[in-house]
Amino acid sequence: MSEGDTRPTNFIRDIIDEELAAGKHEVIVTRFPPEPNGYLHIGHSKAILTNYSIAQDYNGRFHLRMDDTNPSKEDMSYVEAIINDLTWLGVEWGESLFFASDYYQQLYEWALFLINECRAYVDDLSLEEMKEYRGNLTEPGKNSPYRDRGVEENLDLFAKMKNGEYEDGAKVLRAKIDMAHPNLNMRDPVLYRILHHNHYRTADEWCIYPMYDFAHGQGDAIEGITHSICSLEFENHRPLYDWFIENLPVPSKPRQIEFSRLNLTHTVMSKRKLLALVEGGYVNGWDDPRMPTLIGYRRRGYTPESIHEFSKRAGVTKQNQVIDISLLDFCLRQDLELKAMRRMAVLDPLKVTITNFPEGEVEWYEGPNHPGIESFGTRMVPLTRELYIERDDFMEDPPRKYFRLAPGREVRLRYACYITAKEVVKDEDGNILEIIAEFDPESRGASTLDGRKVKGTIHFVSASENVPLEVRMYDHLFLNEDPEADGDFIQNLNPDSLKVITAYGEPELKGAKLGDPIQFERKGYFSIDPDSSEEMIVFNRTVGLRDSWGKKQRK
RNA sequence: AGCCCGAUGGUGUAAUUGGCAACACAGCUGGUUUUGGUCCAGUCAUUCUAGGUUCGAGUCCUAGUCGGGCUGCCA
Repeated sequence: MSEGDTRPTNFIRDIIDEELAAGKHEVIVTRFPPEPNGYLHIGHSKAILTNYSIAQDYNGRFHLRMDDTNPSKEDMSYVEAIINDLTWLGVEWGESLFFASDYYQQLYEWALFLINECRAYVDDLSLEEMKEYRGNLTEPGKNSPYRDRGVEENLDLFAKMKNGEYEDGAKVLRAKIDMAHPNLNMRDPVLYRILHHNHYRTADEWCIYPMYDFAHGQGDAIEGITHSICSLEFENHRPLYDWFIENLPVPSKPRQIEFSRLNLTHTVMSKRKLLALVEGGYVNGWDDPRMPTLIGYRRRGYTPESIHEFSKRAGVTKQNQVIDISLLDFCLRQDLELKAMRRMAVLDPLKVTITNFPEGEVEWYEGPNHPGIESFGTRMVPLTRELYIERDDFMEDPPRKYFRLAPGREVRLRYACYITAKEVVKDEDGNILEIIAEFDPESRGASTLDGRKVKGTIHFVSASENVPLEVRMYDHLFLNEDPEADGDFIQNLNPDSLKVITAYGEPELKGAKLGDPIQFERKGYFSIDPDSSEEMIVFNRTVGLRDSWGKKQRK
């Protein structure tokens, strides 16, 4: 990010500024608390980056904490995947990698504390009974018959829960708050449940596990988190978050602040829906370049910088935001424009023969690797008698303002020379097979002394001096801006979201490496896919170039 | 229906805290150009509604309307 970049201002930073002015904090500490049960997506990156950028800008600390309180869903492989994604994003947490499971003992002791304070009790109600007793949105709940057990009995029962004397679901530990509270989260929430399940870190050490609400805020307090920044759906949990902080002897008093999640047009974001895409075989796994997962974007050739910029531009508020995916495209192009080496590749080849060009000869022309950045250097591009141009760069009967090749018309072959179309070769069905052309020997180097204007410049690849490529062309996964506008998002899947084509690239492409951003001139930004092999280089289209001509044509 | 939250162009975010509604994306026009790219210029709003306070309201007050979240032993 450049030096001139201004720091974002938002309501959370305003709060921090006020608290800092009032001398409330010495350092600002934020955190990202994923549950290791799935892959991170672009929505998470907003949470990651707003937390991280605040820690950075205030010279504070950023913690990564695995919120692993549910052994039935979590797994070490997800921990590793999350760490990889954050590392790729360029986020650093130093020594501050924590696990909620590291706090199990402390949390257990705090549960005992609440029991001793008569603020927690063991409840024998079944799942169904608890639901009944809870009441609903409009009606208050009623007290469990087990609510008034004595401290000693509760201590004894809770110890037995911990010792594995009961089956899953037989009993829970609940906070004693208020069964008539208008906020359902305050109606004696469950603190601990019995789960005879091996935990990926603590193995069989525990058979009772704390609930999110009982673990999260206390974890924050243990780590000295000053601002526990999370998404809007936890808003109703804040009174409970605060209740624990007030009623437990915790070492610090973190503050939870909620902001709205990020949504993107033409995209689904929930873990459930993403999983349905993977399991239904609609995409080729979590790292499919069409997925909004970080692992998918990385494979597709997105840069971490573009995601930082996007996240910054999205902003932080409490309004429900649905951001136009074109903003992400913009951030990507803006970054790639400055980083990508320029190369030529023909994606939909049409053969051209230059009749006055000597057979079997190869002329090499020098072209800059970037039109505006000299330090990128140059590379040599071969011109031969037979070559390929893009099929839509020739029209037999061109409309107004078509600047490309047409019968009798002259265009510039980028970096090489001017050619004029002389003849069109067709098959019996009228399909164009080949263009017969002539070049102007005086135009070698792609300009002439007479200074005549050639409006069109097209790219080309030699028919003999080239490298074949497999190119995967991606489009929106969903047709509608809102994939669920007409109901089921699966019905809205774009059947053309992936098109695999065979293309020809200039020889220099043989040297391309995984991760190199490349622009196929006039076509878009591309990057090598890990599926590439000795036999075939595979490219993903990261994003197309802006295309004002194509846009005009489609109308 | 109860509780909580939100409402500024097509989209997202601003507005010195009561003083000419700004920036960006998208769209549209034009200019430059060996990428129909990049770059540059122009254009695009009765601040959800109705009342009120005030010299002056996006901002304050009142009443409504619309949208989102919450009834897991998930996070």
